[in-house]
Amino acid sequence: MANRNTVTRFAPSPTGYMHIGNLRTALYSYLIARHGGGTFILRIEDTDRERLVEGATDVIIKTLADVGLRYDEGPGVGGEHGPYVQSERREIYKKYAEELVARGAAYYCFCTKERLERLHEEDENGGYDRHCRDLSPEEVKKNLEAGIPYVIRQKMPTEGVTSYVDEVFGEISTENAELQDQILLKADGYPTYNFCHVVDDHLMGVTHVVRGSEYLTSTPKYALLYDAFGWPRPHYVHLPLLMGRGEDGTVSKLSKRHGAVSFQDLVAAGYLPEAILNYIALLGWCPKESENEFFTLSELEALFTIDGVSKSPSVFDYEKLLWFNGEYIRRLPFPKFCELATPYLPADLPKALDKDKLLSLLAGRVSCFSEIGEKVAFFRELPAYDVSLFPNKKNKVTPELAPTLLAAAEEALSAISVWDNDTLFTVLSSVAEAAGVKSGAIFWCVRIAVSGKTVTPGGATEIMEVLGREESLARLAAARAKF
RNA sequence: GGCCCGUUGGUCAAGAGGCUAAGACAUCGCCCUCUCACGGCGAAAACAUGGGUUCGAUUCCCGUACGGGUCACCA
Repeated sequence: MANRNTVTRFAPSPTGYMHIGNLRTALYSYLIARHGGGTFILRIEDTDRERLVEGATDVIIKTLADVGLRYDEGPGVGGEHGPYVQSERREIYKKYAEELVARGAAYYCFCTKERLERLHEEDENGGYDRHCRDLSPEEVKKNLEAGIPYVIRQKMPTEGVTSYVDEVFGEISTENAELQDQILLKADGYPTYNFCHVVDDHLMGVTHVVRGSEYLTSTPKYALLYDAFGWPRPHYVHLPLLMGRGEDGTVSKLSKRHGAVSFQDLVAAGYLPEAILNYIALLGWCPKESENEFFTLSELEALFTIDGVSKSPSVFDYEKLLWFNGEYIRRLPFPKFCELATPYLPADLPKALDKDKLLSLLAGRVSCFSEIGEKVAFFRELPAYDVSLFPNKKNKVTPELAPTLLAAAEEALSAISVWDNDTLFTVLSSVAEAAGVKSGAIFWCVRIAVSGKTVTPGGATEIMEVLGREESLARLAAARAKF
């Protein structure tokens, strides 16, 4: 049973997809909780009403389920600190915002958006001029009664320094003069992230706030909020960002222009959830024993500690993900491989074709399921190819030798009726012997003849076995006719 | 631009004052092999820079450069 000594949360806003950087944050947050036998909470931060996306929460829940990140409290599973969707907690935020005003740590602001825009035009780096900070209680009361729209702003100290200790980055200090009187409660009555996450984290008993390092510099403002309420500050765990490399070689926050960056895009592209999870676990964290790179979720739960988290951002490397994926695919039990690979086979493969044998050739040669279509295309239809493919130095095949070998192979193969790999191998080997060439020479020519390619999933005889007698012989004859 | 953070091979990274500076991906070579892949062996490849501190700095401190983040009624 989960304890509450360590309580973490994953608090995404429902955008409609799960960014891989977000997924890693969820993973680390989960691992920190689980490592201590603690509680992991899912909370949906949907306070931006203009960016609401239908069904987005389901995507988040499904993704977490797909990778095995089970949460103890949250939408769908409940808990004692709910509701876990911020839009359902509006009265709570309003109450606490007003309490902050009463405590003198926040104030009503009646400035219009037009005024703020004008301010920004006059001085781009100026920020809000605190126009309403010192309104008299009478003025506030009058405006409120007149129904003038308002926001509630946090009253920042104007001098001194605020600092906190981050578990990854160490002490972070900020001059209070740098801090803006940020908005806590918007005019539409919804709170801003800056406010509600603090209220929720406190109310939900979150002990470790785990999030991306883009929050590193705004955290002093949040710490001040805890102080104003008289609440104990949580531990902060900021994570290094995940970067992508652009075509021009520059790196920046991983985004769509870097390729598939959402979990579901990656899965759709043929990556296994376990491989994705394993790979991203290692982006920004390294176990004490750093030789092994393969970890299951439960192994990670046992191993993960915050001091293994790195400070510097890491570049997402699709090559290495592909390698991990290949490793995971190769470790799949064959039936499982078939189940996952079959949807990627072209729908219009010849009926006679032995799909099981084809899949057995593919298993072990596939790093990503999306490669399958291209790899097996020649089974469906022989691609156009040129006789210049035949000459090959390593196998000692000359332009003159090729047609001779093809003719010999065709003759020998049309004489047999048993059509399995062993028989084909034996027959072709003896053809090679009779012709006085190394066996590689004949296999090389036959492979090209039946596939139109020099690189195929499986050897020449394996391909022919799958292709079947009739089609194989037809392709052999066609090849011979090219000369 | 102000503020904050970071900087070990192309990439992920170990290292936590004294090491021939791990390992993995990618690259290249050799072997295995009916091609490719897998597997095995091997090669090339790094402590951004200038000052300190120290008997000794990749490791500690300061500056510089470069990179990133952040400055919303978005989260």
